[in-house]
Amino acid sequence: MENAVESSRLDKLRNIEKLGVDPWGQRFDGHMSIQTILQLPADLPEDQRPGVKAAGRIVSRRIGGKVHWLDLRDWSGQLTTRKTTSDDDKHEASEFTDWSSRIQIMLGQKQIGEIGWALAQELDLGDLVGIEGKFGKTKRGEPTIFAEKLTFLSKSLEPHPDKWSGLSDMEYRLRHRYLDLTYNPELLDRALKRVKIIRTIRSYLDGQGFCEVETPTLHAIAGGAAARPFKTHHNALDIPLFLRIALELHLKRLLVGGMERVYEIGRVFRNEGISQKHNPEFTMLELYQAYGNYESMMDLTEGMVLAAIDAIGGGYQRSYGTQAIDFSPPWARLAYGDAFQQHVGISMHDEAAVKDAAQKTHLAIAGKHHDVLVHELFEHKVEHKLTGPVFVHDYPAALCPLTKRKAAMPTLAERFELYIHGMELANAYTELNDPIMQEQTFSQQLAGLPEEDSMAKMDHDFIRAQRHGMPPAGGLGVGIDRLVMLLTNTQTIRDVILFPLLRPEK
RNA sequence: GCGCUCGUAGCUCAGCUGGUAGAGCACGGCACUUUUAAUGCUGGGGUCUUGGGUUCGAUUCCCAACGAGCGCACCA
Repeated sequence: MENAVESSRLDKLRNIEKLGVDPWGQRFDGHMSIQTILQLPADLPEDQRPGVKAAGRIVSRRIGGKVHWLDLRDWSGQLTTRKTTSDDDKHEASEFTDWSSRIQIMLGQKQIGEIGWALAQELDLGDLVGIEGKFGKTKRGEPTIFAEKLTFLSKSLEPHPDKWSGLSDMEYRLRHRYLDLTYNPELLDRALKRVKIIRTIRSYLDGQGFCEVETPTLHAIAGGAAARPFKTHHNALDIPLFLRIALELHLKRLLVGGMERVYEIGRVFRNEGISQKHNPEFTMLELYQAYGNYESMMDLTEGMVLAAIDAIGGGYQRSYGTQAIDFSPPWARLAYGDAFQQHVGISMHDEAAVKDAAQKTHLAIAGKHHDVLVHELFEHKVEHKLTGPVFVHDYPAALCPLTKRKAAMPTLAERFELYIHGMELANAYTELNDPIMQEQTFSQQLAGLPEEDSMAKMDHDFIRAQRHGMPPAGGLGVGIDRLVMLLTNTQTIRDVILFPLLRPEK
């Protein structure tokens, strides 16, 4: 399907070829970043102007008879902080770093040469070009490269978005992420902050003596979490396989193997709904520390997140949407039972009262385990009030088949979740390392739950590993995407994942 | 999975209780060597997401499908 814009661009492509010029460009060495050029002295007399060489995308164009003005963009910015000009009233404007730089180019018929001038006639918005010339200011005071040579680096055959309105249609943005990155600078800023956050987590953990490992993505049994897996098939072995839903069970095998501090940052896959907080594939950090427990994990989590905040800047007082979140340490620690008592008004151990409250909240109660009801109430009445950051610890034991029980109170498990802005950001246990008990919890399905929805999936291979002696350990899981959302004030997971899942077109 | 809303030019958007569509930018032509949302004149560009229905007539009303956004549910 060709429209007028596209056919005109194809014509121009042919014209460039006729001039003997490669419209797709070649290696282009020795150019300077636009940011560097903009810092050169611009007020020198004409005969002393420094020679410069730049490369980038044409994002704006103003054409006179014998002079063309271009705006050239590259990604060398990061010196300027801007405010979003969001038309969305729900969220406050937030600051972001503009990683792009723009510089004006003057192409004059006399100065650019015959072929250069012919090429200039074939330029379109979106083309990539290299410019060599002198840097100075125009009469109006605009920093400008006065071009002496124009090098074609790549033709754009598709029209680019409106230079003033840019891109706003969400679907269009997601299906043309490359344009979104070019024309919505906040997105690029988030993507680069994400890189920084992950890099910081790695160096923080490495500094604590952890080592990063890679474990299989294809699992025979998708365990370690309660989620439906994606199913696939291996042809040569003719066996069904699942994409992993967690990293847990392989990392714990490494504990048995004597790797005392391990972590993995990797993709996991859950065949469930899509929402602003859920993408079918997302990035998890899991780590295990031999001879630690869930309290060691609290300290570690706090230190790691604070290091990430230090890396991207902006301080410990941060905003998320219209809400303020104070990350200043130490973060609150709140027992699950206390949080429950406080917001539901009854004891989580009072079975009759829990049943009663569940009924009043219109929860289906038939055949459900007491702990399941407790947690459903927790999710309805407590979770959204946990602005945090707060470590909620000591969970109902039946919900935690991979967790060690509290010695003094075996109905509770040594587990915490870190809540920030009502979101579960991290989940940690004192790991269950008793293989006999592990076998029991794997085989005890909670009433009313299909096995595929259960965290308790029997995995004999894992139990056999544990039977060889797994050290007592603390373990932690962190949803990296949600962490990036919180730290970059992003309301939807689709804006911290560069290519979130979409239904294919047509 | 359920509910609400949306789908009009390459992009951003108008389009009144139903009479087969407009603007800005982008694109083509003419003029201009100091413009910067350049300007002036001018031209081309649309299966109004798709398929049915109601109607003399549907972009508009109804039904369905497809795609998307938001909310709810699921995610023990």
